Amino acid sequence: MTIPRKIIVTSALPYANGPIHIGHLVEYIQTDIWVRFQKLCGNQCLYFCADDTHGTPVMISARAAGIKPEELIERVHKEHKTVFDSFFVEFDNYYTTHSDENRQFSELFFKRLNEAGSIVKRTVEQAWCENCKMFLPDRYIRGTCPRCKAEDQYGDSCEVCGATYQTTDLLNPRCAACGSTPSRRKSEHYFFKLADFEKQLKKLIADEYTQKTVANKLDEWFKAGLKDWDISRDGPYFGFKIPGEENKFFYVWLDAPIGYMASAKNYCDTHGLDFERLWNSDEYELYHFIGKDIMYFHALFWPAMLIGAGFKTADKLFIHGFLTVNGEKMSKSRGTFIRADTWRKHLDPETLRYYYAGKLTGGIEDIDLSVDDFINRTNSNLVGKFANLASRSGPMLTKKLDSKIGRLDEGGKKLLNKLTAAKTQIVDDYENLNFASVVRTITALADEANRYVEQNQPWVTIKDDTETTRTTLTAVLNTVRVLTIYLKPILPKYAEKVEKFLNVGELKFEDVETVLENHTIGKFERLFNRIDKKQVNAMIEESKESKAPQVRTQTEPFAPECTIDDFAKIDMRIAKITKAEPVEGADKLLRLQLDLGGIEKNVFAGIAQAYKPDELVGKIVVCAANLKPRKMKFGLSEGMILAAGAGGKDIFILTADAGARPGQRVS
RNA sequence: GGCGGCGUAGCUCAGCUGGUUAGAGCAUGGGAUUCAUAAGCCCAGGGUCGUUGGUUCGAAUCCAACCGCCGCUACCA
Repeated sequence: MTIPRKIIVTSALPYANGPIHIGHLVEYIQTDIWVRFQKLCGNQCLYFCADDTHGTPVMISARAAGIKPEELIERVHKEHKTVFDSFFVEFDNYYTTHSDENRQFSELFFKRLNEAGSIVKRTVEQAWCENCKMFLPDRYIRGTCPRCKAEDQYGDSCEVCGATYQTTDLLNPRCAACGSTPSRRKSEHYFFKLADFEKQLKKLIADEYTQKTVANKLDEWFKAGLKDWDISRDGPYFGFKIPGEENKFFYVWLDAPIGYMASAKNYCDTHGLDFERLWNSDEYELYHFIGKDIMYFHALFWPAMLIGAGFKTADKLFIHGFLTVNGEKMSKSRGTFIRADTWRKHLDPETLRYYYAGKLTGGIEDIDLSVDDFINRTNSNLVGKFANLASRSGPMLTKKLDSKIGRLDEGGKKLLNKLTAAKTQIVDDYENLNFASVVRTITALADEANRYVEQNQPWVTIKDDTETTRTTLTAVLNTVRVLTIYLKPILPKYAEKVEKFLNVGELKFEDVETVLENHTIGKFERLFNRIDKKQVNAMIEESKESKAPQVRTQTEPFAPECTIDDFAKIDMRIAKITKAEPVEGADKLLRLQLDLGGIEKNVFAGIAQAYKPDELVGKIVVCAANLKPRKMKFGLSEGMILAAGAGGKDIFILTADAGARPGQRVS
């Protein structure tokens, strides 16, 4: 290992279909702490990430919002970046998978894998929605479970009885978007022959590519046999088109991990670095931080792709568990599905960083955010131990001793030695992602320092012995300095405040070895605020109100995109209702006579339960004027008037503002 | 169903390859202080280490079964 080390780090790419929540943040905070630690040690460490932008969900969401996917992902990208900034997650490059670099790499991977014979074509049969004009992934089909008859289940498995099945087995299948019954349609797909790489993958894992527990899990998958991986999707699909194909795209999971490289490449190009050296040589170490939910992709598919395409694989995967809140899965109804921006509105982001740090061990166990524990820990450690140490020493020195730090005596040196002696342990724990241990060590040292203050009673000595007091406070402020260095990867903002207050430059890990003597400090600034349970409750209350997005999903999804030409085919005109009468033998229909500027049309409208004939006469409405006339039981209907609503009494006719004249075209 | 992980004081967790009376932080009770964001310091109480067997001179630590919780079960992201 050369010194300084050169390290590339990635976090999993967040999906561009929704906001960042505190569960996501476990990973970004964990990674960021590690990256900051490396940088503070003087290593060159680059942290790359990006939005994962492709796939069906993004496409559907964009449709539902009535915008282009490109617009959606751009908006989400900004939101994500803002959140990361506010939590001090400092990427060297936060890019997007919808980039030229990523397209080029994706095509390169495909080409190389294809040439190496690692890709095969095979016909698969899938559900097709005629109305939405698209193939439906499992998640977009709903129906009745063939085993337990539970209704409204996904196309692959039942959430009630846990059965797994094919979408064809589902009773009453419906398209989740439009509700129509899907048909079956055959299509040719590309498959990546994962099994070809079994030997290399096994070797990789034997070489400690992952934690031990993960290796066990992977072993299970090896025993089950590695299967081919479907890497193409038929259009419409938001993603990269497969070269040489008209309507086939790379599956989002193919280009997502390639996004790590694209982000790195983009950084290299804008910073004058050689990508080939940075990404593909032994000069740089490479680590991926991921959650255990995407182990399969990062421990099997991704390294296999890299090997097959002639790239080096990562040195290690750092896998973490999920977040639970108060011991349970995050829940919208309980208000524990807390978005990052909501947290920030109510609480200091660094308190979350500190809490997570105190829980993270480098293992894959889930970590729990217990609200009471969180409040206690924040108040007791951040305020009671660290901030208190500074605030019981700094202001006294400023007020009574001209802000001047003096020299350490034997007692002070002994205390400081205790703190610096912990450096090896702390560095080791940081390196091994055992941040919980780091925090335990640091808090114990802070206890030590607080005890020192107690023993030397500067508030007593200040009365008649200023220089002894100065010596005591010198020691205490030096402990503040060292503790701050240790905490800096976890609490960057806090460290910045302390640096300002101590009137020193940017502290690094090696500064632990030196002491601050004969130095004038700056003005003390409040470092942390005590948390009141009310703040947390308010945050949870607000998170419960996340009914807004649910309303959005209740809105009927938009029909497939149409062009302005399609739209222009329908000739909509302003019409005046000149006559309205009930239709004998029909209780829903009214016969309307419309004036379209001199031209009369006879229209039957199914609005009898919502409107009385009398109240309609004279109304200015909108009429689809070129609709093919339809012969009905009661006569010929020559058009259609526009209305909204669910039907029955719930119908609302569209009218025009005053000034619109019969016959005018609506556009 | 199969597989994996977890189950240690009120809470959150540490306990590496088995070895004297099982640890930490927080919370709780008591005490002495008052520089400090009612923070800090000292002392104390509190656990049959999920259950039952087994291996061993000796197990929270290894093995088996069972109970409980969680997750994975690949073309969902």
